[in-house]
Amino acid sequence: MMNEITPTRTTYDELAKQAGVSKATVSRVMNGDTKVHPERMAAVLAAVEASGYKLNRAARALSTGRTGLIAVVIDDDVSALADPFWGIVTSGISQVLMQNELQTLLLVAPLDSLDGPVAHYLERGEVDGAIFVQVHKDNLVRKLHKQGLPVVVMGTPMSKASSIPFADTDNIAGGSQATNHLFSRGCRRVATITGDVEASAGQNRLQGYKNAVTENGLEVDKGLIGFADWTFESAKTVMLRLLARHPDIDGVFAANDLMAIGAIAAIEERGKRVPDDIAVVGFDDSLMAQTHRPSITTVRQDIVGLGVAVAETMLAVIRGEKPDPKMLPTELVIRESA
Amino acid sequence: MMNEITPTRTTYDELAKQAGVSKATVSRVMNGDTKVHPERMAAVLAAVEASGYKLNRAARALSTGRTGLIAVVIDDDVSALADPFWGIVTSGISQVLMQNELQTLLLVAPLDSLDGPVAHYLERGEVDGAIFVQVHKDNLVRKLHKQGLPVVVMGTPMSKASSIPFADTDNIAGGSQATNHLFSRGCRRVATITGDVEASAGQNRLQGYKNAVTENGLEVDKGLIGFADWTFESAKTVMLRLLARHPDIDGVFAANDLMAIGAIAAIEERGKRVPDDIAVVGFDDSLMAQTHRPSITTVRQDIVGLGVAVAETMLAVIRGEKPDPKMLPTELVIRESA
DNA sequence: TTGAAAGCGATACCAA
DNA sequence: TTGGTATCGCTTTCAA
Repeated sequence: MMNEITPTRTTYDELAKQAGVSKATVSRVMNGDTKVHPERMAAVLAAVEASGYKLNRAARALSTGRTGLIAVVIDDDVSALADPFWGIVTSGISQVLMQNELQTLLLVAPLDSLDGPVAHYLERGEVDGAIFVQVHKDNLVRKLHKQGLPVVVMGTPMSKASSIPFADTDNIAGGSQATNHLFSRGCRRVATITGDVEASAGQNRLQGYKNAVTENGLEVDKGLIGFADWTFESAKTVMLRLLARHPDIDGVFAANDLMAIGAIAAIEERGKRVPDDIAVVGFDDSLMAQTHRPSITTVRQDIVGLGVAVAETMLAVIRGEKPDPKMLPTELVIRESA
Repeated sequence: MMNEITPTRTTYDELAKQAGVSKATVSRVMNGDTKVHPERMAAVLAAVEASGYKLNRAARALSTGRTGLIAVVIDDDVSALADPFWGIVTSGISQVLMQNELQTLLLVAPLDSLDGPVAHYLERGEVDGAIFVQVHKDNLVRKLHKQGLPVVVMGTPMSKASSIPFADTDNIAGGSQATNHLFSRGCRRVATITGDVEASAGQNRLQGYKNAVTENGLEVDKGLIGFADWTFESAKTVMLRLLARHPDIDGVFAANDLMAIGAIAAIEERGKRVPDDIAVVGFDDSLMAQTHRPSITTVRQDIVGLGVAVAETMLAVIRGEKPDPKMLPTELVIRESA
């Protein structure tokens, strides 16, 4: 019926005995209560030291209702983590949480229903907060938020008015940077290949493209927008179609690096050259952007920083604050493809 | 002092009242005890349904000493997760655990010391088990194992005799496959670029290379072994050095795809062609292997499967079994580079 | 500032 | 098979 790891676990009772104080005082010391007599405090600390005491978190959780756990929820199936983005973000989050004595509980599952297993788990109060990265439909997020669970979203909520705290890369600005770079190197017919526009990142990068087009005194031509889904294959297919319909395209902004590479594959398959005939810009500055030939001009985002920002937002929410959204800047990295 | 998510949480007491039975019976029903009268059982279940009851895991944890949490420990700093491998493995693990009502606690930190924060955390009994992926020094693992914490290692323990359960890709066989492929396509001077040989994967892939060399009736030439560390840059540097000393190299087995790409960069920089002058084989079958030009001939490993195997091994250990090590087969994927 | 004692919500023993 | 009850280890009133 008890924990088997240590044959006999030290408890407050024993510490109290050893230090000659009460359990209550031990608790006070353990929780940094300053109103404890220094000598008694020292005695308790000595007892802790001597016994190698380890706090039992389950007991504390039962008593306080707080678990010390923050869920990181990835709304997707297993394949999601194939994109290193999630791993990097998650470790950024984990790092910050750990420094604040919180642990990262990883939940990878499609959030389809309002009462799937993940939803139930989160509603049970088994975590002190939930960070959602990659949200498709945010009804679960809203529900939990309404129920009072501290919730933070990575990405920009689609429903503007929502009061749910979030942090995000400034994808709109990033999309503009990429597109403007193409214009400034002389492109006139600039197409874009979007990511999943159901996700805020996909939508906003597209918005950035549109903004840049109009800023350059042109009209947004819907024919130049190819909708894809972040994958190499989808981008290649879409690019082939764009080329067939608009042979005069001379620049492409792909919403991530993998799709930029897919676009390049299509372009070269049609016998054109990158960047001479068509310049291509990606997004992410992934490893692939560096190793591909031609290397990819791309928009770098600070992924670890994003994780950190999201985690810090969570900490603020837990402290009861109402943190402002954080937007992280992007940076254009010029290489060979544009 | 209480959980704030639901204003008033339903407890066994209330369920008992509603169902007209005792707390003890409620507990029995909740834990699937079959020796409960069907009618009472139905009554309890009805009460659960009606009240939207949610089990309080902290209370159970305090009472049973089990937390329902399994730690996945990645012995590295934040950058580790930049390699999608870890993310994929982790989600494979997470998937299996979730199906067994266990949650994944992610711990990303250098395991340098025997009493760093991670070590303390694990020793506290805050998890029911720990899965170590990527272990550099296994003294912490051994210590925890000795203390009775269920422990599983992903990878092959360096110290053979250890009784710690593990699962791994058969890296030795994979290394041989890659190397044999080079020989069978006519290469005579086959070099290798290793990963971190402090890690079992790096060591074993090298071993596979050596085995293949001798199987082909040749002597292992130490001059043909370039030690690198999984990165593009390290591989490129090492490859340049190998080429300078051994201009007759006509085949290279790189211990991962990224290094294969680094090697190709070096080879092409020296004005040679892949695969015509020098054939290159990688390992992992990552996205990059598919998108790179030339596309990379590589050894595919089942990464999700590895996560699943590791998680299932953990489940067995928790059940008190002594599971045999699992070795997952690899598969050669032939593309353009060799 | 300190201590005694009553919870927190489940489990599991012991009787019946 | 069932119920009563002690118990897990910590927190937090309430009095002193």
